[in-house]
Amino acid sequence: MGITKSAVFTDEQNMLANLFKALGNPARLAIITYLIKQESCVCGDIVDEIPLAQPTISQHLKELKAVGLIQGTVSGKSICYCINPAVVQLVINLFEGWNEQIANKCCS
Amino acid sequence: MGITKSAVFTDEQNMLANLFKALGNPARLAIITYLIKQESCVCGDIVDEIPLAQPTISQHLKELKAVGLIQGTVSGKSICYCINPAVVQLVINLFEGWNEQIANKCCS
DNA sequence: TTTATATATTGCAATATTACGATAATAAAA
DNA sequence: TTTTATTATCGTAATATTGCAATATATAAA
Repeated sequence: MGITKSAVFTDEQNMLANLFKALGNPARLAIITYLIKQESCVCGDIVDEIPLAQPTISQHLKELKAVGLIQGTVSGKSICYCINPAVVQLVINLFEGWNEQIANKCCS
Repeated sequence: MGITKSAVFTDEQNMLANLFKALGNPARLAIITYLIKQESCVCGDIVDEIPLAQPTISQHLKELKAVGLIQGTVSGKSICYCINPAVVQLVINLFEGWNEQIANKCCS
């Protein structure tokens, strides 16, 4: 249906699903990769780096902000974006937990 | 357009986007969580664990298999599924790399 | 205040995703 | 072979996502 039955899952499952959904697009991954490889926060030049129209980039940035992956602060005429380290750590913790549970099982 | 412009991104970005897209659904996260918390590979009872119809679960399993997150082997009348540890490790490595690059920046 | 620059919002068309009923395929058991 | 149990596929309806042009908003400079 294009409609996910969120109600039958836990809040945590829905929260994580939204986080991964935000990561599940090459444009948004490209934005994050670009933000990470820069020395500091990035002001304004994201649109020049990714071959998509400005409204499209703006929409992707909004989605990344909505799940807390990036933060944006106004700086003069432009807006500075950077990664939220806490969310990166959250994903690491999740997968490390999975990794430990996977160890010593049939497929390992 | 509902159509992602994959051609303008790298193969790696598209591959990772597909991986995260597969994780970006609470039903598929629930399947993975269930597979992980079991002692060994799971044969057949996934449909009983998640409140979605059998064809829906089957389709989600197919998508998880397509990105390599799970493996399925035939075992009699049913099929045994388990997590692919290599993909879990791949995500850990990606995020650990991000984490290192994020350190000592403005937002850290 | 007017102008220029940067980002956000709106509206829309094209396509993708989600879910399920019906049904097919597969494999063991009777 | 027929039956039973398990999983996969097909077809379809409802909804979501992606991308962009047009336009609005916001902020600083002139």
